[in-house]
Amino acid sequence: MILLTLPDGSARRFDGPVTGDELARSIGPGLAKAALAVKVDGIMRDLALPIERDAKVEIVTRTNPDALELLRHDAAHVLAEAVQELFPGTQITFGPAVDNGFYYDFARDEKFTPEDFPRIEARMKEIVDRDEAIVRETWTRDEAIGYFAAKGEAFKAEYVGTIPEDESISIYRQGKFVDLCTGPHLPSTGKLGKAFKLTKLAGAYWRADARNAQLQRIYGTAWADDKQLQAHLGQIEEAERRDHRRLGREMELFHQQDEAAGMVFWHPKGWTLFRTLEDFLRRRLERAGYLEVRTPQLVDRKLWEESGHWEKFREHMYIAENEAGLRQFVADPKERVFALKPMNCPCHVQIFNQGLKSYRDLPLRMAEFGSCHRHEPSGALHGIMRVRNFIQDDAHIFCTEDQVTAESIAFCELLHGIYRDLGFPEVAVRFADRPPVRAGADPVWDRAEAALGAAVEAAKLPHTMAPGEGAFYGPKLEFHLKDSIGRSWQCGTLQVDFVLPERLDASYVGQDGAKHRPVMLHRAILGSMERFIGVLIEHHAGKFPLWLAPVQAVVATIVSEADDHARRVKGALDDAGLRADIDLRNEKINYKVREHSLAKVPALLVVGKKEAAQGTVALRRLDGSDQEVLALDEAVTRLRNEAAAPGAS
RNA sequence: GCCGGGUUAGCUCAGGGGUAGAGCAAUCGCCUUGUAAGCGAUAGGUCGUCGGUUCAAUUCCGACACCCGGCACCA
Repeated sequence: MILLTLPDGSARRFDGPVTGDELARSIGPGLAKAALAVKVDGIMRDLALPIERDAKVEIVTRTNPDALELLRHDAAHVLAEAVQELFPGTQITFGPAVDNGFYYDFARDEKFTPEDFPRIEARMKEIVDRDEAIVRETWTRDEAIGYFAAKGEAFKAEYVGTIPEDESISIYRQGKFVDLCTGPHLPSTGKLGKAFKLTKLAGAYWRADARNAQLQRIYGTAWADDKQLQAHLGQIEEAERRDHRRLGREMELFHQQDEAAGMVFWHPKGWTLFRTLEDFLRRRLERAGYLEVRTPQLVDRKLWEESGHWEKFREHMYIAENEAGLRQFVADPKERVFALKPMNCPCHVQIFNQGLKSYRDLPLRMAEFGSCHRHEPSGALHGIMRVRNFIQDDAHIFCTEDQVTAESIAFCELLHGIYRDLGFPEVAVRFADRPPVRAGADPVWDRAEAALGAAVEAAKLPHTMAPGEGAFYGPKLEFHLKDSIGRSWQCGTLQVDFVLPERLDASYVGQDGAKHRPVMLHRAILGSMERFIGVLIEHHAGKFPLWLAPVQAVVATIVSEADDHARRVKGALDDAGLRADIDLRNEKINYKVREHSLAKVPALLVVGKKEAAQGTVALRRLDGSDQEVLALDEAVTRLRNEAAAPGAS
């Protein structure tokens, strides 16, 4: 006797094991037709598999959000089937569901091109129309190796070889297509529907390792229905419209050029934005008890050797030296040479090491808007989001081991407050623990992970684990914020470091009069200023809140008779500390409104004959709402109040 | 760094072995204008760089640089 409980709380009894399909049919023929899979105690399973125990069950139909992963995974299989039919000799490898879609990695000597997509999509739709049954089979490992090897599927055979011998292997078959897969899958290809589209072609390494063969990856997006697909394609267009590289140019914020690949030329408006953000942050840091410092760009290799960077990150560092020095270095690499700093921490330890520190000096919070250079691989560069020279909102907290938890909690509060004020209320936290290659002994890592773990518990932060993703010197928290169109960006970080103070011999005199090692907390909130500004641009689609906008207001005249009044208005805005421009050009007001709207100026103060006569302004906001005529003083006061940085009062 | 695609006017893009095209922007002139594009004229290019094939290359081939999409990387 088996008791199955449905989501509405009702229960059904069966005499023996029952498949998801049978369960659905027992509820109703409509549901049976719509059923894609069944969730048994929260785990998605094939409809055809028998349910053998009492369980909470739910029939999954395509309206269920969880169905998407299933559809996408099947879309990947249908893609592989179509490709093997159209391009015989192509080897299959892996093809999972991913965010918004799926991909499949193929091995084939000839190259796919995007021109192949329409043909492949057409064949995929044919396979959907064929409505091939998708059947799960269980094979032994050796059967699977034999089958794939005989078929010339070297990658599959190799993979199956890595599975433990005694494990049985599930195989899914649809038509003539056979793939190794844990499932679950749809009952037949017809259930996939046709709301999918192939999107991208890319190289990808076999088993994600750059030392392995490179495969050809075809990406696609798949949805429950055409409406969802169209909505997604619209979202992609929206993301393109928000692209910070496009808006950066259009809004005259910055540019980049070949002669300084991966670096940023900040234009006056972009630099205004940069400084506004920096000043906002600086005030917050001061209030939170940080002391700002400034350290050299160019530091002797000796320091990087002591810190461990030279050994570990040498190839990402820029060497800089005058010619004589470089000649010496080339002749004898042991010669003295300078390197541009890739991080600020070793320099901060140098400041800490000046003079004797007492336990009374701790915690010592040392902040720097530090310019760092890192030679990022050429393929990694992306606008101002991933650059080779960037400014970190960096700080290091030197503290005792006992203070780690309290300092971590205080940092998390500071960070969340700043994100909130910058318009990012949603933050996800990841705990990254020890990586395979690391500095420091395991007992040290045990203590560091325990301390950070205690902090994250005490701060009551929901978080997920990221095993093996910590920094080489210590575990870290990563803070990911969600933007206005749902994308996630890693910005903040908090890292516990017992290693660097040791390597650079930092110490303080404790209450007991003996020398002790401080712990270092490395922390950043925005991460890279450049990257964060990129995120801000895309988050706001360039329409910054008044306090951040590089040009906050433009005074625009309708007729030249209003020029004098316009100059008075501009003067009043200047006096109020607002960043204002004036537009006296001989153009129609329609033209001016359009131009400043496209430039995303938040406030437009229009003045014509009437306003000049009455000493008023017509205030027009960027979104076109609340157009109103106000006394000059009132308009200025309103804008000034709104332009204050969040939390400034 | 790897795979694929790309680089033509300030921007968006068309073209194509025989002296290079559009729209927008720019400049000049007319228009004094009421909340998202007034009208007219003018100017603007080593077709990414270097090399090869050719009577002739911006066009075909190769190398390099950079950009785009992924992958790998991200202290």
